[in-house]
Amino acid sequence: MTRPTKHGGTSEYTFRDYMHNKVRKLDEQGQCLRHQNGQPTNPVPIFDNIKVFVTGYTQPSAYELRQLVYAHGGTFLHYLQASSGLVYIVATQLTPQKIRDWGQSRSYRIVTPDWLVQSVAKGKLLPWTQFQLQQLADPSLPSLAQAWGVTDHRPSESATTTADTLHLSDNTRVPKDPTTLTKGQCEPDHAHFLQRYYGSSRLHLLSTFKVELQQHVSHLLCNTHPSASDISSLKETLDNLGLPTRCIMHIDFDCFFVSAVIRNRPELQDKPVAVGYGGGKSSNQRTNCSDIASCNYVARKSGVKNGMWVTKARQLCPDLIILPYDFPAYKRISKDFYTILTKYTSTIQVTSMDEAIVDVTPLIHQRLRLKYSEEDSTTPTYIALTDYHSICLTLAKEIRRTIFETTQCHASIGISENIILARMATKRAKPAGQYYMEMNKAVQELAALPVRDLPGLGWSHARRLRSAGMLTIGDIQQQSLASLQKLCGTKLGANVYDFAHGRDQREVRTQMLRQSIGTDVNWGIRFNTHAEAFSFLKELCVEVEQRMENAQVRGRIITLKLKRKAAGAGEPEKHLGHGWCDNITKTFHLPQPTRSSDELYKICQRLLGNMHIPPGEIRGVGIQLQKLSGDQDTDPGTSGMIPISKFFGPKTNYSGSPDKPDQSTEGTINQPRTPPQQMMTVESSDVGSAPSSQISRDVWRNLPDTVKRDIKQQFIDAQDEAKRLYLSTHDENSKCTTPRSENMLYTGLKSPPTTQDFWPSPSQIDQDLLRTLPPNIQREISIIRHTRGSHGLLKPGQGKVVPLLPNGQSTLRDTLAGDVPVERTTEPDISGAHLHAAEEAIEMEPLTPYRGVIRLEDIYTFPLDIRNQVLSEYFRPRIVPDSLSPSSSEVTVSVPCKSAEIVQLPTYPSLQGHTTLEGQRQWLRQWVREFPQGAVSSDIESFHGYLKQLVIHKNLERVTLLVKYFKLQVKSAGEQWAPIWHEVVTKVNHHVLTHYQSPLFQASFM
DNA sequence: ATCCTCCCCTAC
DNA sequence: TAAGGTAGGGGAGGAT
Ligand SMILES: Nc1ccn([C@H]2C[C@H](O)[C@@H](COP(=O)(O)OP(=O)(O)OP(=O)(O)O)O2)c(=O)n1
Ligand SMILES: [Mg+2]
Repeated sequence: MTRPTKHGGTSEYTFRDYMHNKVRKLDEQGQCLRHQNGQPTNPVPIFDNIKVFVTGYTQPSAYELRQLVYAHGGTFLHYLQASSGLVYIVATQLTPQKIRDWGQSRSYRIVTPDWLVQSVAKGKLLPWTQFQLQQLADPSLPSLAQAWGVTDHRPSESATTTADTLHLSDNTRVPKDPTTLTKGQCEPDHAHFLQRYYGSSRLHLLSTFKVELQQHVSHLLCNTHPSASDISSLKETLDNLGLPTRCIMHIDFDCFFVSAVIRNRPELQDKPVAVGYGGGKSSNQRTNCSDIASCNYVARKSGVKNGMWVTKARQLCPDLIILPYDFPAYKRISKDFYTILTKYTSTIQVTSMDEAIVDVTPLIHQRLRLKYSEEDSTTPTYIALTDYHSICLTLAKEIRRTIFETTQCHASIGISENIILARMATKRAKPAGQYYMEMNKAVQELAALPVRDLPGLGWSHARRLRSAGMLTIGDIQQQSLASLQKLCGTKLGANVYDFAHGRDQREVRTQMLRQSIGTDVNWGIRFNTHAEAFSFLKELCVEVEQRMENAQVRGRIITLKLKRKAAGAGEPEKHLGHGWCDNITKTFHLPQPTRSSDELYKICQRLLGNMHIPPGEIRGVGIQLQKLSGDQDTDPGTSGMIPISKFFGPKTNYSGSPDKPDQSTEGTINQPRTPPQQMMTVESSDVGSAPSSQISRDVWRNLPDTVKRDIKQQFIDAQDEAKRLYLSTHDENSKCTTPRSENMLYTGLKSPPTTQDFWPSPSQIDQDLLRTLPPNIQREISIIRHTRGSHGLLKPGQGKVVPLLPNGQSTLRDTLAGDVPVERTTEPDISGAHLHAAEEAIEMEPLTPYRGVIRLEDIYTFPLDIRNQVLSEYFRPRIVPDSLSPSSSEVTVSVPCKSAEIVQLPTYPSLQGHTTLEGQRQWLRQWVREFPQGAVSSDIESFHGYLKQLVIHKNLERVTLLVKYFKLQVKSAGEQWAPIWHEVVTKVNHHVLTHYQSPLFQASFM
């Protein structure tokens, strides 16, 4: 029933795009290989004109295959590029996403490595069809021949009759008796559903392809030299003349999905056209609630809008022609689009498939210089505004022309000196035009536009503004900052205030590091049984595992998100839609970063089980992982085990207070808080070596009670719970056994059954409480809360107009408390219910006797502050007996204890012995203060080295905090510190860039 | 004050 | 038929 694990130890080896710097070397080697191997056996090489791309784990390895290909005259691609022509993709296993992406394209033929091996063995090129990857021959998938034989790329063309939806009314597929419905029986259906669903979802395409575009761009830009733009910068001249110092362009295809589809159909150009499903013959003409993804400008004249339901669009525009999607075309056009942009600038913000923001300042400056400096190369002192504008507009026309010539689709370009004005200008530029919006005309030009035209103001905020009498941007311009902040919140309010006046300081953001990864399905979810729900959940876990594998990350916090049919909600208007729902989420903190679908499933299974939702009421399921860390984190070479008993070890001579380690030692004669420089020698040897350490019972004893309690709690919550989950699910035999592993040591901690286990979060309890109420009261409460507009479920046009209350983000708790005149007195009741619900949960899932185990990595599961406090006790230099070498970096506390309890601790990176944020900040402050004339390079190196460690461990959070704090200190320090600051940040950015293909800090920050 | 957690909101 | 995904911003309110 469980499919074989696809990600065994060997599969860690994959070719990653980000290894591109190695790739060039490989290519050079490839050239050599060709020569070394001499003549191929045939006069005409076997793989002549054959392009091969190897992906994933293969046998023989990608390296060996490359040799084979080169030796026989083929081309070995290190990357898949849209323009490569026919490419043979060699793989033994493909992710569903890749099957979706590649399986539909005629440019790709997906084969097993055997094709290469056998061809060489036979001395001739064997028919590739005999080596077609079996995964693709799966009957649920479009056969390759089918996919390639069809001229129309419509995803619907490849539809089969099974697994359309999870609407399992078809009895032939699902046994009626729930007890006989094993996971194995419904799993394939769900896998196919997911596959098909994502393959057909435009929003999925939009979301996932963005990542690929970012990679595409950064890959293209990696090979370009950093532009020598600074040399030709005219910033000063322009500044003096009061001209804009930046040139930002917002480039956006006109009705993208439509343009791409009708580009070769001139007869449709002046007809109202939309793209979406629902254009089919058998589609319900009455209530067709399928979305219009995009409509052209002819259709818009009738009032049709993107995202509108087909029914409504047809009402507005009876002649509307609805064409199907062409996903492959969108992808190709999009990639070409971004490729073009990289020819003009390297400052590109990927907004979406059809939209980008670029900073073309350097190019504009270069052209200005060309125009204004006659023969000599002196910097001009005067530039006319009209010239400046015309140069910008000319460039925009140029870019637009290139885009059109390449893609046969029109894009429009808005230009200005900042992002918001460029965006607003685009609206004016459309369709098929360009427009420069000047700052000093912005207020006037924006005034008449509806508030919704400001980015960031969606339906919900527009409604609030409307109720405050604001309909247009002009209305917003009349408002004070404070009043806007009251309506929209501090940040958005401030933004809206500035944007309405055309002010915007934001930089064009190049690729940013991903903070979370997840999958949602909120369509087609109709479960009959729990088994179906769990089976589907398992599929989602597999999906999310594969996405994490692709991204080479693991996550530490897992969130299960469900949509549950709201009390009183009927079958939604939209076919198989989620309709009016309550959202329910549960999160779980994993003991260590993971991506294993099995582990994820064990958690999700339990989380879902504890929600106690009738399967028939589930309308949507999603899983996301947060606190991501790169794969480097789980380097087995550095990990060791800490027995938890260390906390209860024998007494030590250490007597400092661990609570506030840095303060506690301050002022004492032997205090370790030596000035930064003196710490260096000790510290530098610390990094990279593993100091042995023993930990005393006293350390534990001296921890403040609150910390002790929290640590215990943490163990109970995270370890005990997690391990129990791992071991007990679906396996009665393992339920009461204590896990043993070479890597694990007993904690010695009895796990007192506590009500902390399975305590749902307060917001969940509210849900649970609600469910216990009589249906009519449920309905009332639901109506109350939904009329508050708090869940974003009441969509425009779908619901009734409702009164607005100041805080639209009210939760049920707020609603209950706020609506009842007795104000907050309802709260204790809820708390009571809370307890009650918790007890119920425990009753349902009785605790089993369990002895916790902990791996070293688990220390990272402590709350940040506790973790740091505990670890700082390990590694902070402290007063040690004379017998111990003071010059040694080893932090050793003499502790007599059983040998089994002595463990080798890994190197834990520290900043001059400091592991707490507070300690490190203090060190930084002292460092900067004590050396007003600048720092010694060794100290800089120390700081930098530590930051580098953090980057490797992907603790970018700490990096950011430290760098920000450092910036603060540097600001108030002497001039000498500026270059130091710059050096550090530049280096850190470089590390982050090489590790994660994106910088951490924007240029403006530095 | 400053965090963390649990949501809602927004964009395409 | 239909395919309402996904990641980041940020606010409220509790913990520290
Ligand atoms: N609710 C929506 C909005 C957009 N899209 C898709 C289809 C659009 O073609 C594409 C780009 O979105 P835009 O907002 O740029 O809209 P268009 O490109 O269609 O029109 P225009 O940019 O000319 O206003 O995203 C979608 O599927 N569903
Ligand atoms: Mg567009």
